[in-house]
Amino acid sequence: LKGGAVIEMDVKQQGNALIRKLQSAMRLADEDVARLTELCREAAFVEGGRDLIGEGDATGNVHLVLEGLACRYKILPDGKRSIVALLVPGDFCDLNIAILGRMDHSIATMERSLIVRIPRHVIDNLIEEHPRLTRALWWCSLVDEATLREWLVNLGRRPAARRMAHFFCELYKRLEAVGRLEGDTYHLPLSQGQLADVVGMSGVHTNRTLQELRRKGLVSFERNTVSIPGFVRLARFAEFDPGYLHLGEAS
Amino acid sequence: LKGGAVIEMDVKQQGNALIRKLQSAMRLADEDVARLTELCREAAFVEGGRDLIGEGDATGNVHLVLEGLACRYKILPDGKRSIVALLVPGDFCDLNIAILGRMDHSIATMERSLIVRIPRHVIDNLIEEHPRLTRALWWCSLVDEATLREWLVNLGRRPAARRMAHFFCELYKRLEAVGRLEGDTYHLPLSQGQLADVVGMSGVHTNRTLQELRRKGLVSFERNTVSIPGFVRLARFAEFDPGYLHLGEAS
DNA sequence: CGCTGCCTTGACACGCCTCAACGAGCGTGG
DNA sequence: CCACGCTCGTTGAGGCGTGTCAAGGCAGCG
Repeated sequence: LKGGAVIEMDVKQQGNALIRKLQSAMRLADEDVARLTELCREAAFVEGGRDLIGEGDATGNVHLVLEGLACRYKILPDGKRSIVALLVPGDFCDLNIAILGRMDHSIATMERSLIVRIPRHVIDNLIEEHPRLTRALWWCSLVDEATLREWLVNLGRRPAARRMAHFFCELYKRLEAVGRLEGDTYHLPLSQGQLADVVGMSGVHTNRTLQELRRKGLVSFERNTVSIPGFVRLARFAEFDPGYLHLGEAS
Repeated sequence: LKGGAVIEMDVKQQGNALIRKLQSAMRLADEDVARLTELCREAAFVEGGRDLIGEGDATGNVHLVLEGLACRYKILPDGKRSIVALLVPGDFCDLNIAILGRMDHSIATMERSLIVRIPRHVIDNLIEEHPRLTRALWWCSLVDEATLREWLVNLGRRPAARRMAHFFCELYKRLEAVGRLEGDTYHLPLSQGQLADVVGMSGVHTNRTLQELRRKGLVSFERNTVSIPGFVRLARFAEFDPGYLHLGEAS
């Protein structure tokens, strides 16, 4: 009774996440919006903590997050884990696989998420027939790339507190762009250990850094909720410049 | 007398770098090869240490390295610099700008380099009319993205010596793919300070790490030349797995 | 009720950074 | 031709930022 209707609602709201992100940066023709909506029709829920696709896989499906949270990650020989991207609603998981043919990393859900599975041939057809949409998808992967560059700078050249603050700022802006902010707060279903793998520090030091940021009144992260009392202040502390996200500008 | 002929030779050899890279991963139709060769016709030398394009620029030209070396970099407010990518022959500098519209980082040459400048409208036209080539260019930017992910893991989870060794391995494989290796040696026009900005360490520690790697007989870097007496041994030490470069496989 | 994650705290070690000084190579100008 | 100044590589000393190890508390859950 309830399940079906809720899913329908979410899907509807969802077509939004991707389209909304794209529209914040470019104008989309009505028929393109329709085509994107059509793409998102077959969505399904996936439990948290499941692998959507693993390193080495070569199956042809492309995944898109409509609701929830997922991450890209790699595991090192010594068992250390590195989370190299967070995927929020509107983000493609693996456009890679449609073009590169094989995954060089894995993707897992962090919580129960609504995921679209797009057959590879649909993407192939899209590239063949719809240059405007191809461009839009390419835009998505270039924004991902820009985000990676910023993470690299973050990891290489910023001290722990600033690095973590920068991460919270980025997520704030990305969630804002797809309407997933709740006031000055957002939902982030990560343990401290997982957060550690995102910002490249040990679990212990992640804990201490979080305390430091809370003590300074910049940001708090408790019970899977991030609270940012003053975004501008946090952004200044983090030296955060949202330009690399390419949101809210004309193409 | 000599200059012109040399340039001609290089350009010819050059069309190679991009095409060779692509062909290592996919089959190209003859007409696509011809089109790519045509793209590379107007190449020019640029001195070392020059910015090809700066952060915030929105001019429409896309650059391609045919010969030489360039890098992507960002400067932080406190003056620290982070080099987020090295561009070897066959690499595009800023496909970004054709799709995203604005640069979120800068690009500079590291030595005298042969650079192709492709007007934006040529790229636009290509996306509109030639899906196979569009796919090839997209492939390039996805490989760049995969490389960034690996750099992120490198920076976040590997100790200094292994990190640097991993970097030398990557460059070895990339240069091999475009035929720029000289035996077990390759040319790398970087100062230790610039190398430090690549691997995210201080100049002093870069120096000490280089000494350690040399002492162990794994790799040496002197007078702009990297020598790798045994690649397999170095790769094992670095935990290097070239899969993420997506060279030498079928698409 | 006892398990099992997860968060938290303390103590300690070490990797890496910073500051500082010196030497080698090299182009420049006297 | 040599003196100078520059950049770059090298080395030493000292400090601090983070990692590691270990133990205890708390909540959720079977």
